Amino acid sequence: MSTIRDVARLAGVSTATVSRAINAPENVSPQTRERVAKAMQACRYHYNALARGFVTKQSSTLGLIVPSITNPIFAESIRGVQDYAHREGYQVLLGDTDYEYAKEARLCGVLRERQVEGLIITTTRLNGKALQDLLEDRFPFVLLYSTVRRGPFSSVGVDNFRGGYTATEHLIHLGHRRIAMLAGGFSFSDKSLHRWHGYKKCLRDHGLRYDPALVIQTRYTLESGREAIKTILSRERTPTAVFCSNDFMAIGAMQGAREAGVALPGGLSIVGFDDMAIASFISPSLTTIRQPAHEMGRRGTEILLDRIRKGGRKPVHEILDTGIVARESTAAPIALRTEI
Amino acid sequence: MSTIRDVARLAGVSTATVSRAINAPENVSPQTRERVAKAMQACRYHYNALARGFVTKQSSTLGLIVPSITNPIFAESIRGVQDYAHREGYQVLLGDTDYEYAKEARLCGVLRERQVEGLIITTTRLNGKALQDLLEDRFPFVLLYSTVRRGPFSSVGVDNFRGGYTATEHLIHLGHRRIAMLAGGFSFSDKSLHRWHGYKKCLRDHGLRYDPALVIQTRYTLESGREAIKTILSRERTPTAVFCSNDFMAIGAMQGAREAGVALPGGLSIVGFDDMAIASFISPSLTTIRQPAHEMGRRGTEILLDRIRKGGRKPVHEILDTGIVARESTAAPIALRTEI
DNA sequence: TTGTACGCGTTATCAC
DNA sequence: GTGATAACGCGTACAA
Repeated sequence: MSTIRDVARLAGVSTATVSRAINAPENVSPQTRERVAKAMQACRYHYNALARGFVTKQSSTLGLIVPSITNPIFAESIRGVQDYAHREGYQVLLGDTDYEYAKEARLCGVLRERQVEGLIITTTRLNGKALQDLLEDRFPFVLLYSTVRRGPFSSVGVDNFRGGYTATEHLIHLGHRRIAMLAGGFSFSDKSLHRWHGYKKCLRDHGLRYDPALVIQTRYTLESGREAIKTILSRERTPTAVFCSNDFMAIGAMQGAREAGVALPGGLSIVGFDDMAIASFISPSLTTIRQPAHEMGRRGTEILLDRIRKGGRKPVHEILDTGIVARESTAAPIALRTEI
Repeated sequence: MSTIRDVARLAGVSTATVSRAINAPENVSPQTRERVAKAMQACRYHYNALARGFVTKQSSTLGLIVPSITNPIFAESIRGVQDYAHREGYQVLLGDTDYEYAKEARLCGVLRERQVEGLIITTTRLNGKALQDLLEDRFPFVLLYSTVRRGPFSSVGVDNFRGGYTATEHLIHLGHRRIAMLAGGFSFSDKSLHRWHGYKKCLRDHGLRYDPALVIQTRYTLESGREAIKTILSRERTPTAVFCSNDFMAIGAMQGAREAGVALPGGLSIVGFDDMAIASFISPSLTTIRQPAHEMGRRGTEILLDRIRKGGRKPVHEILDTGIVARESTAAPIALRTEI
């Protein structure tokens, strides 16, 4: 690979002039500019952005850590991050944690060694050492999807408590009294914990008893949703509705219910969380809590870049709007309907 | 940020020793090793992998270019790439093309400036200048998802012709005679073109006339699938089955058919392509051609890394197995069934 | 407008 | 086992 030195020699100018011709052409006379351009072609010269970063001390790279890229909701966020980052001349180093804190911590380290200028994290452990270290080193980072409203971490998230509350309320208004919840494990998802709190609070506000037998903590996958709902449906007093901590679980629960011979939505109403694109394309279409995934990624990147460029220590907390999208997977429970 | 120089000064050793303590501890005496470790802690020293790459001339970074990260099939491939790459000490710089060649070409340039050691590309233009340039510069890269069996490009793909043929044959065996196809635009997807050839050939082999009015080229999205099938269903002689170039289109077509009042699968059998995870969780579950997406990414990375490390110019072509997964979205056409 | 010379953080080479 | 030092490719004072 040729370097600016080769180009300089060939064009009969100094390396400084070549550098200028690339980064500030207006400071180079048209003739030399032309000569340099020709020489670059002749050398098949390729600019080395890493070398530049080495001297300017800017890697122009961001690190992005998500639980699982195969979940479309995170894929959307990634696009939000990339769209903004690319526009600002940044590239993105991406890593998955599979909801495992160990992987998250390892990734933080690896990406920092790679000199990313900042980190965007959907964390699995809000009070882990990984984030604490970043803070102590004053390393710029911002959290996604969290409900944090204060504290030292910058974050862009949604009100997960409210989301859980709204989902449950929707079911109660439809006439449901026994409402189950498939929750993401609290050990790796504070989001799920907050949604569960919202669910519990809503039950209480409406004079309904909270029944732990109706709540299962499990993984955020299609398979888990299917198995969990079967477990619940096989117990004594079955629910007429279920609130799921994400759309994968909800779609899994749909399938599980079908396999258990339960009619949808008559036999079981299902609410998801995320509103991934496919939710409106399945049958019955999925009632769910919408999250602005793309916007979350975009806005998080904006905040991070701001912090990187302008400095400053004051954490930013931003809560984006969610809302319920009522579709076909929820309806009044059968008992109630037949009374009409 | 402190450097090995700071550490060296603090530990009272040379930078060379610090470097050795990090990269080859066995060549450093236990005592000095200990002193260096202490000094690193005191400095809050963080290793700079970029600086190392600068001197070793290895970025330990790969570039990955996909059409759309929000398609789970590509997300799976990305995981395949990352899983292998990370294990080998490589990080991955990721970019989306949205099936636009201009973005693909731009990404090739940007990533090369970032000194990625190789590129993994799901291309939108097999004979474009972007790939040609890579070849002329002898820059290591490998294609994913392509059907190329020879030529100068290394690739890991599937037999798209065969996939299209198999899908069509499955429908014919069920008794279908009028089979439509929703194809990804040939201008940005050679894969789709090959699948279409397979579809046509299968029709011919079974004595069925190819009807251009039954083929629509469109985008690889849920919305496109829905609209396209509605267009086809609104025409005079409607098909009893449709083969879709990916699962998004197929699921979109399902929804479009439902909205058009067509029963599934009785009124319309649907075959997809990809077998994304959700395909077996919807109702009716989707008959589709399975692609080993994760394996494709993994294997492509393996080939690329091999090329990077061992050198060599001979292109590798690998075709992975596909296969049809028959589920509920396909059945005998109604006319035929009533004859029974 | 152009050139010279230095520095960025690390590794590799060669002495000792 | 350890140290001194020259690279790596580029940007940037500063001088011309």
